[in-house]
Amino acid sequence: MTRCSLSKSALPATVTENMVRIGERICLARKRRSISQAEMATRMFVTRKTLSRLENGETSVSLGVLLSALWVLGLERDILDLAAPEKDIVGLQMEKALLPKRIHTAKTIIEPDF
Amino acid sequence: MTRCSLSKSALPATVTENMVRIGERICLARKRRSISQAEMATRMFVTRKTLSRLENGETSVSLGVLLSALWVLGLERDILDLAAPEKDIVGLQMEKALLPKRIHTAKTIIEPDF
DNA sequence: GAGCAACGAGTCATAAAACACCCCTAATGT
DNA sequence: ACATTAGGGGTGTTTTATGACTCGTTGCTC
Repeated sequence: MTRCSLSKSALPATVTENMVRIGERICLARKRRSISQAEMATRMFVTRKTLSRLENGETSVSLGVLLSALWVLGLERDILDLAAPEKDIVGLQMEKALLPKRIHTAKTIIEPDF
Repeated sequence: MTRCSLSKSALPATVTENMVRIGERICLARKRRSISQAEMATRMFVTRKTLSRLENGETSVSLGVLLSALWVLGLERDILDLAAPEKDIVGLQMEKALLPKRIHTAKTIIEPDF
């Protein structure tokens, strides 16, 4: 995403939209906690401007900045919902589709290594 | 997060851990869908190496890359759970705490603007 | 309405993210 | 066993994110 970046031009609308949404949410969460940008940026170990860029939904901000923000806000738990394997319906189905249709009795027994 | 970055050195352990977790999940979701890094990177408009860095949990990867990945995987909906205002228990409580303890009858009536 | 803090935005310098190659090893399938 | 693909890791180059500083505006609070 840095650089002129292949994506920059071709980014689907939903990506930038989602980014704006995330920024707004972080901004809201911060205000609810009555913390200024300056204060929060300090706790995140970044500059106020970087936090500002995050809240403004710039896609070029690095992931560490987002995670730090969530951490400062006490919202890091929310990350556990991102691409959660057990909730990935499509993924689970496709995984199933990869399984062999019939199971042949193995000639050489595969043993777990322990 | 780019640069020597204030955070880089001081990042709390949970941040880097969460980043690793996200990377693993994206890797898993990709494999479930039987897509190679090369193929997925192309769809994301980034290089294979950048995707590799994301899957390896590097905090310096930009947010756009993550969002693009989720988009390609069809998991962009998961982002809606990030810092969701209605689920922010702490935030809602602190917001309440900001409300005045008593309501004085307004002398000048505040009207909604429409 | 005056003063002040918050915040967006601009500039400059610099470290580094992303690209574009490369090679190499280890799975994977035939 | 062999060919092929996947994916990690390295190098060099270009673009840019971040930090440090500043200015100007907005919007509180008194």
